[in-house]
Amino acid sequence: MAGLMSVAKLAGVSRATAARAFSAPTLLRKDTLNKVIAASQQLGFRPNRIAQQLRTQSTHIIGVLVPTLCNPVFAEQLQAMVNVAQHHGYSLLIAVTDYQSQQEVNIVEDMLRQQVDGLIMTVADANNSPVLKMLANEDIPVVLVHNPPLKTGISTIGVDNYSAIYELTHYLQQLGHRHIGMLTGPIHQSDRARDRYQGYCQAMNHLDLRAMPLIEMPKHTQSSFSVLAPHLQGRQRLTALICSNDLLALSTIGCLMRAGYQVPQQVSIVGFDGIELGQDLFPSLCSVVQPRYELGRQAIASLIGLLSGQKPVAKVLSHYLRLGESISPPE
Amino acid sequence: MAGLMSVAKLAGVSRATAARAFSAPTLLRKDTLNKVIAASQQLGFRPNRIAQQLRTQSTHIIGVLVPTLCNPVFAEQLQAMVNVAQHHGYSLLIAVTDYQSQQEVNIVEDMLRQQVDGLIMTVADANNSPVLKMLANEDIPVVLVHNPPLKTGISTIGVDNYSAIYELTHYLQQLGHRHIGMLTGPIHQSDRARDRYQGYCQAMNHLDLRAMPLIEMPKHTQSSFSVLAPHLQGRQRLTALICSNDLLALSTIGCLMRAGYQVPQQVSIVGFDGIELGQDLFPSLCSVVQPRYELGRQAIASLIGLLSGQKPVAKVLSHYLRLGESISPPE
DNA sequence: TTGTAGGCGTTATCAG
DNA sequence: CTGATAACGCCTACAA
Repeated sequence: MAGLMSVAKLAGVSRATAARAFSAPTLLRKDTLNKVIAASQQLGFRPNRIAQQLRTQSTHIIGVLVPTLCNPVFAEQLQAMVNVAQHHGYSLLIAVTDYQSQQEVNIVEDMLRQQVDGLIMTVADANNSPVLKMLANEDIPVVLVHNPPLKTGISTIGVDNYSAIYELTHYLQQLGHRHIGMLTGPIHQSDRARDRYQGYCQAMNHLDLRAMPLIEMPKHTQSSFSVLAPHLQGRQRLTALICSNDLLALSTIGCLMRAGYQVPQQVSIVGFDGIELGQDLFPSLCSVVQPRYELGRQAIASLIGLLSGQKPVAKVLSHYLRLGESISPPE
Repeated sequence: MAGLMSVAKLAGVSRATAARAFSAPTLLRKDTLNKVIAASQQLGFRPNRIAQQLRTQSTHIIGVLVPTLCNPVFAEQLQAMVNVAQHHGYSLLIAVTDYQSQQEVNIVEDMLRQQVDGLIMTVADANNSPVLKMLANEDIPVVLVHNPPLKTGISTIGVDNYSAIYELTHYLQQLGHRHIGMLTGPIHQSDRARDRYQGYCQAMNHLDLRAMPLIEMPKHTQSSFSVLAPHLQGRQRLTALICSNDLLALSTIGCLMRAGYQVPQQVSIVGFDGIELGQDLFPSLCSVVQPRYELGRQAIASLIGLLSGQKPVAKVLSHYLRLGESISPPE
């Protein structure tokens, strides 16, 4: 053999004893332990985790799939996951899906081959997802982040998107707004964007206001003035716009101001996610804050829970509305 | 045995033959190949990469260390790495260092145990880095991203920070600015922020302007008005501010506008990195653009080059100045 | 407390 | 073309 064998020889013990110095130090007599440690340092020995993983059938590696890293929501949340995982002795294998379901399947297949202990992911549409269908046949712990709770026994974690926008719409109404619109990226790619739009529609109905058709931008995070313009003219022009994420909201503010509109005097803008940056800009962005760190932390915690035999759970984290200079009563 | 063994039995062949169906399909007779394939599908067989890795002594996993994921520069670059790596059949193990050198050492130690094929990282100060010292004793391919080229035989990749700011300073002077200042986060944590400041100082000297002392913010990505204010008053007040990264620049613009300053009329602001978002805001951010995608792509390419026996190289990628509404001639 | 020995799931070298 | 068989580096009963 090798590795451990050489330190064993140098320490004058058997391979098994040398191994125990690492896996179960307490079983060794103090001086034999020291001899092994000394030998291993002298040789610059480094345990081979691949071998350990093969032997123990457990990798302590978690596979993480995010839609993109270009949106700070996911990047910040991933940062939390990386930190927390490391703290628990887990490493993360990362992949980006761009919401492509075929990609999701390929990546997960590869991660399964790599024997990851579990998976954390955000899928486009959890109720119609090839990768979830495929995972139903495997028995590997899975935690879905951001996706709404499911019937199936999969753990989910995220905020209540419906209520968040429902409440927000009420708030805007109280501020005095009557003509409120909602802006998203390609809607079919996101089950939670749909939930948010539902929340908006319901609230508008309950408030006896007219729910407007969704304003759908070609990109998730970039606004186009030509799409916007028609909605800001005439008697029924919108005085408040709810954007389905912060980048879209910021881009919208940029478009409008560049075109000579005043934000918030002529149009109030609200985002979703609560990314850090939003607070530092002027006007500061009013946004529904998702607890990104907590989201990452608890996703890891949930997965580790599953790994130690706990049952799947659907956690709903609380959101809140961060006020900002991008909203005001209508003129 | 297991796995392969079961499909071998079902297919009525030996384990070796079953294995060859995956590793060297051409060696098999067509019908035996089909039998094996059929059997493996029926059993939902999935090759165990851990075992392969142990056997072949190669993981096709690259370890990546970034300072933080909360700055879109690193997130966007990582996204590129993930995509490109996957395309080449590599997976990425990710860790965040927060510029803590002890963290760097711990993480790298762990990745070495995991037998990563190579490492890609950005360290705080490459000329005085514990982790690089430790890696000098190992022979594992390493690529440094953003850090300036080194004497030692380590591959590096990044833009020429010195020249970028040197040129930028000249540009601002041509615009008419005479009182130009520079803003950074904690300077000791970044060898490239130092390079940039050098570029600024040299340029000011060559232009017969007075190089101002660095304005150092407590945080890397957030500006404080009280630190800023003194520099914007009096006869010698600054009319242009160079910020060492885009988030800091955006935050600075926010601070100033909130305090009633006009950007760019009273103060021009320039950032560094060229993050996407900067273009969509108003005023749009003038910034020195780093080719983030290319940086990620070539980092992976360099590492794979090293893996296949190429010599280390120091690549310098080209930057350019993206103009924007955040600058103008001084009043 | 320490040693012996077998196996985790592959690949790869030999024969047949 | 296919079948035995020995590693890869470590863990872990079981025995001493």
